[in-house]
Amino acid sequence: MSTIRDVAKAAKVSVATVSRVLNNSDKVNEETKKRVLETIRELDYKPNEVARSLFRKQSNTIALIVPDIKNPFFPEVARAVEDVLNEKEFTLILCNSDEDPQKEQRYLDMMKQKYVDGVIIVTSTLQKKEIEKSDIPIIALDRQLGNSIPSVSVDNFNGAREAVRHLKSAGCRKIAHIRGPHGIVSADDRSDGYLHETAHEPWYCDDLIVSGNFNHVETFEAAIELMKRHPDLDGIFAGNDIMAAGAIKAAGTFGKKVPEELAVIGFDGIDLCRLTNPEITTMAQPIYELGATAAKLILELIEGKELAETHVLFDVTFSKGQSTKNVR
Amino acid sequence: MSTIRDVAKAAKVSVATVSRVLNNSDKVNEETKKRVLETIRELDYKPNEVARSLFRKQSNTIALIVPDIKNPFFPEVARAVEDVLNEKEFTLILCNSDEDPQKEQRYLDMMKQKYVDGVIIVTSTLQKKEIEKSDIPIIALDRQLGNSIPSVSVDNFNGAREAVRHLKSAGCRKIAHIRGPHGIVSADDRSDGYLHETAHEPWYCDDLIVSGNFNHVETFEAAIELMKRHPDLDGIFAGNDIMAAGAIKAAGTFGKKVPEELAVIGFDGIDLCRLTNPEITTMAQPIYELGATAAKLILELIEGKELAETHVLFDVTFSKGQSTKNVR
DNA sequence: GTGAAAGCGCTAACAA
DNA sequence: TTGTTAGCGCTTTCAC
Repeated sequence: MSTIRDVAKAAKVSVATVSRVLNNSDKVNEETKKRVLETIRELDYKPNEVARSLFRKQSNTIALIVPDIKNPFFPEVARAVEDVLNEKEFTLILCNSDEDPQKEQRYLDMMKQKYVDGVIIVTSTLQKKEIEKSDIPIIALDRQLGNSIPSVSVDNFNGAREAVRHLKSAGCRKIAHIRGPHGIVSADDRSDGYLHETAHEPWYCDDLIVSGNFNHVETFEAAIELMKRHPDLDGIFAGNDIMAAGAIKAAGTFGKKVPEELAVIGFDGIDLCRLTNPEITTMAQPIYELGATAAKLILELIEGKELAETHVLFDVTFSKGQSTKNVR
Repeated sequence: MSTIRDVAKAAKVSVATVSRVLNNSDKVNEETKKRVLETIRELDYKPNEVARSLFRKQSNTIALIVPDIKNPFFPEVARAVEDVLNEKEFTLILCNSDEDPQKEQRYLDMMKQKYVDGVIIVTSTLQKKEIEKSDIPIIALDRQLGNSIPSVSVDNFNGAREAVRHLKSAGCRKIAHIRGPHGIVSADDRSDGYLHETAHEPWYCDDLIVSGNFNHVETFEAAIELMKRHPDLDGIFAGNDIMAAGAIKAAGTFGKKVPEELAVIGFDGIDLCRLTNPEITTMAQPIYELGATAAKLILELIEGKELAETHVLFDVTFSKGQSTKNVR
């Protein structure tokens, strides 16, 4: 690969001049500029981005740290982020943290060493302090992270409330909740939303909330247990779509018809919802938009702009499938 | 952030010495080494990876170029790759090509400019020539790419044959194929496998092969059409699991029971298969292993090793769900 | 408008 | 064993 020196030599100018046309500085004669451009093409010269990074102390790269890219929510986020970055000639580094604070911290350190310009992180575990001292632009995605760190997330609490209200208006008289892991803010908020709509109901009791841990295997067990304990159960609000799918399968196994005998509603709006039979009714997040917005914000932060809005909160929207009955 | 100079000054040694302990060269006194290590800790010094990259002409980074990370097959691949890289302190750059040769070429160029050490690519469109001239270690994943480029893939042809044979032995008497896009090697190979097992059958005719384009919407339409045209159809081999899910939904809509009246088998073995009702019978690829193997190979290539095997071919394994009947 | 030269932070000769 | 220095490829003062 040819360097800026080669171009300079071939074009009979100094490297400074080549650099100037590269960064299209105005102070360069049209004639020489043309000549330089010409030799650049001839030599198929591409500037060395690493050398540039070293000088500029930035790399046109941002990192996306997610718990696990296998969770179907995140690929769509990653896609959105990458699309936005790609337009600006930025590159995306992907990291899986497994919700492990140590891994998160390690990644954060690595990114700083590589002059990564900013990071978008999905975390509940990392301490705000750690992040704040890491002097690199950060956006919290999907889950807020204290007040000082800009975030992009959805209104989980009200989304959950709407889910429960839908079940009620579709005729459910006893509604359970299969929740995600404790300590994950979004799971906690959805659980709180459920409680807000049910705690005062005469039929409500604590063991209507069970843990499905955001996966379908544990959910299956939990749902079976739930149906055994509460033969009159006719509605389930699952904390995400994967768990909704698990609950629907459990209903099938247990012998309850969905949605006639048991209505199930999920949360997230991942593609899965339209692939199952029955399709899953869910509270859909604008997943792509979440990722795209986070990417735009981080780019603004990198450019040194003030954010117009430091905590962007999207609404979730009701998305009807066949796992709940129609509202009369 | 402190630099190697700061450490040198504070430890009262030269930068060379600091560099030596950093790269644990042996030629350094135990005493001074201890002292340097000490000040490194005190200053919380982390070497600047960009400067290192500039010198070494490598970045401890590899790129994974996939058509679209939203396709559920790829997150698992990406996870595997990242796991392997992470162990070696390598970083993963993720790129979405949309099967567009121009984007692929652009990414390849960008990666070279960033001293990315190697790339793992999933492509059918990129010309071998383009890749060969790009003097950067490359592994073709999921689809072979001529003989000169090392690859990691599965035996699609025989996997497809096995899928069809399973349908036959489960009692199917007329089997259709919903295929992936033409020009994508894996889709073509699976289609060939289907043909190999069916073309000689008395019931075979060309319009038993329809295109589902690897997505469930087109598949749904195609499957409905198929069932209309062939009322006696009792088996479908779908080119991937998404399409299998689409076919199963179509069967439900059309009023055919799965698997009693129509058996459906997919290909890939993504998580989706265990989330649907009925669960999808499929020919499962060792997805994680594919990614992990590709990552290991690219690392070997980067280290300058000869590959023991340039074309790694995994078998797919039959994974029983409920979308096909049991074999008597 | 153009060039010479310093320097981004690091590594690796080459000396001492 | 340790230090001095050139240089990785680029950008940007500062002169001219």
